[in-house]
Formats: sequence, structure tokens, C-alpha cells
Amino acid sequence: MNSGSDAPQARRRLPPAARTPQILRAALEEFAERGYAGARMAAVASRAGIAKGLIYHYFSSKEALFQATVRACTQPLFEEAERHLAGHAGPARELLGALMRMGYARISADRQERILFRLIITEAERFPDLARFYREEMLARATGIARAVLRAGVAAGEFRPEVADMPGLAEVVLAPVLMASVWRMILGEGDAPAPEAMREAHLDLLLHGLEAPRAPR
Amino acid sequence: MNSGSDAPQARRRLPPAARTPQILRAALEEFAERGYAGARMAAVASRAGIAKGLIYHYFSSKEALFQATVRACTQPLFEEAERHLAGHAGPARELLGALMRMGYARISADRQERILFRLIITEAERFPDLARFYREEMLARATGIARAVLRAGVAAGEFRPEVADMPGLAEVVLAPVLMASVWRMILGEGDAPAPEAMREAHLDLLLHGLEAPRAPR
DNA sequence: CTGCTTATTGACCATCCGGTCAGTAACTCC
DNA sequence: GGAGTTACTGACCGGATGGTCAATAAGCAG
Repeated sequence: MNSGSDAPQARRRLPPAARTPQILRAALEEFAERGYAGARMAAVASRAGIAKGLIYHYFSSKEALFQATVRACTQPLFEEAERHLAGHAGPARELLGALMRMGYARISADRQERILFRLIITEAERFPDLARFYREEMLARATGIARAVLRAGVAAGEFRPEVADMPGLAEVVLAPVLMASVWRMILGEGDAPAPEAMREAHLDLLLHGLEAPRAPR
Repeated sequence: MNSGSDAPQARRRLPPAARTPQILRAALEEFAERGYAGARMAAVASRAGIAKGLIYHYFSSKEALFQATVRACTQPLFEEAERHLAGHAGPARELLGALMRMGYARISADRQERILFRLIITEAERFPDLARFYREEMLARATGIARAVLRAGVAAGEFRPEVADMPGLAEVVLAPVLMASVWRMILGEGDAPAPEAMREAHLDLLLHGLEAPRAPR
């Protein structure tokens, strides 16, 4: 099914640097489809086009494979947003709009990211390492970006001064994007609230809610 | 473990009307802790203080037990909010504040509700019935409440007229409450963003973002 | 080509788990 | 108290699954 392009047909020796990501990709698919408990090591092997035993040559157990899988996916997640943030010069409200478009677009396009999020939601309680990883490497990074935008807006006089360091505000600003993703996981593409509508409403609410009164237009 | 109060010590015959909720409660605990695939029927039986076979006297399979478990929990979920909505007379912004306090308080207090939500997130893709149930009985009800508040505010001249029927806005308004719940599931009580801070920031953002401008821009 | 290293295999094991069933006893009705 | 109903038990089964290991062969150095 998945193995059209990269599955070896016969026994084919590969250096670990090539085999490892192949296994991790297969594992992400399997964990995503079945959850941790439901995933079968034999199915991971089959998706990767290798024998089950080989997985244990690279990962000591199912749990080790799971942790490695989650970690391997978060690398490129925030890079784009952070690049955007660093390179932006214009008004904060445009930056906000651009980041919002990026966030909601990702929710629509990137199924792997939703899947990853669901895995974290599902398994964090059982794997404290995973919860810590989410908190430090994902949530903190995301709220950091939101806070930076808020502060930039205040510094430029676009936003009300109070919003610069209001506790909980970054999380509130972020939440609808994430919930759009969650709803799409639960209900599927057809029945979930439309991300574009949410994005427009979200942006409208934020701009009216954050903006300093009598904003120059 | 859980069976301090209602677990029978020896064979004790109970009418189905008493046994069924006992099994459902045990099942909720087990499903919540392990997910669908990870839950063991023997553990459900043990939590309920009965033999495994008895479960199959009441439910035909693991899946039937799961569906019944989810359905049994949603009854009282929205009743309070809807009662509040129907009985309110004052300004919409006070109604909004009251509903917000209620929502965030529930997230803090009611662990079962968070658990239920996670079960839905986790398993909806595999059980289309469950997704439909969530859409119709939970999300639609919740957005309905939010929309009613928005319309009431517009009707009273408190909110900008555009917000009465802006597509996606009800979902955006709702999202932070739900994300507060999700974060609490993932990170636990200690490390999740504080619901009180989120509530205050959320309310502040909403009131500024929804309110009709007093002075023309 | 020869021999060494190690990536790779697939049969195998022990265990666990959903589901069954034949038997048992608690409760009810007469 | 006797008979009938049915809630209840727990041993058991078949299949699935995480994990092991000895054999195998691909690639490489000489």
C-alpha cells in the first residue's frame, strides 16, 4: 500500500542511516492508524518491507520505537513559523494574518501532523517523557511565537498594551488552530468545521480584540 | 482498588438495572486508562468486582461495551449550560462570563469529561457512529449555545452586528475551553496552562473583540 | 577470490486476551 | 419447601502478538 517507492523487494542490505528513517516512517503510519496498543510490530515491519526481527536490531522494544517515532517528526514543525517571525518587518497584524494562514493551511494539508498530535493526546499520560517533550518542544515553542507577535504589536502601538504579557492569552490565541485540527481528526474532512471559515472568524476576533482603540486605518 | 463502596465480596445476585451501570462505570475507567485497544475485558470485570463472563451477559462484545460506555456519559453534559441560557435575562456579556466560568470550572473539576473527550478523539476514526454522535449530540449543541449568546448580544446592541452569523465564529469562541481540557489531559494538573488565567484572557479577548465600538473609528 | 563483519531473515516461544460454555447458586413464585 | 429462572462463575480455547535467536548472505577489505 505504502511501499510503492521505497520497499526493498528482496533481501537488501542497507546502512543503518538509511534503514532507520524507513522504519520510523512505517512506525508513524502504523501507530497513527492503530494507536500505541493497537499497533503491531509485524505490521510495522511489513509496511517497511522488512522482517520483524530487524526492527529489534535497531530499537530495543515497542516502546523505544514509539518514542523515537514521535521525536523524529517534530523537527520541521515550527521551523517555518519561526523563520517567518524572524524575517518579518511590517505591521504585527499582517504577521498575525500570515501565521494564521500558515497554521490553518497546515491543518488542512498535513495529515501527519494531526496524527502526531493525536498520538500525543492519546499516549502522553502513559509516557511522562512524551508529555514533557510536548510541553517543552511544542507547546512552549508555539506560545513563544504567539507571545512574540503580541509583543511586537504592542511595541508598534497596534495592540492594546495589556495584551503584551497577559497570562494565558497566548494559549487562548493558539487554541482555535489546534481545535480545528482536533475536529478534523474526529470528524474527518467532510464534517469538521471549515478551517477557512474558522480562520477568518478567528482573525476578525483577534484584530478587534487586540487592537488599540481608535486604531489608525 | 476502586471497589471500596460497591463491589460485592462474594457472589451476589443483582438486578440488571443495578449491574449495568456498575459495569459501565468500570468500563469507563478502564477505557480511559488504556484506550480501546489497550483495555482488557478481564480488567473491566475486576474493576466491577465480577467475573469476566458476566460482562458478556450484558454486552455482546468489547465494541458494544465501548459504545454503550460513551453514550452513557453524555447525558448531563450540556443540561446545565442550556438551563443557564434559557433562564438568563441580563446583558449578554454577563451571560458569556457565566458560561465561561462554568466551562472552565468543569475542565478543572470533572476528570470524567476530559477522559470521555479523549476517548472520542482517539477512537472516532475507527467508529463512525461515535463521530456522528459527537457531531450531533455534542459539538452541535455546544456551538448552538455559543451562537445563541452571540445573537443575544447583537440583539441587545452590545456586540457588533457582524458577529451574529459569522461562519466559524462559534467554533473559535468555543475552542479555547476545549483546548484547556486537552492540555490538561496531556500535561496533567501541574504542568498544563492554568484554566483561570486562560479564562480571564479569553473573556477579555472576547469582550474586546465582540463589543460594538462605543466611539466610531 | 577469501574471509570477516553485521544487516537481515523467519521460524519459534511464551504470554496475553477476547470470547465461550457448562455448571452453580441466588432469588422468586407457588 | 420445591421448582424454575437467570445472574453469575471460572476454566478453557484459539488466535494473535511482543520478543528471541540461530542461521544466512550482502557488502567490504585484503
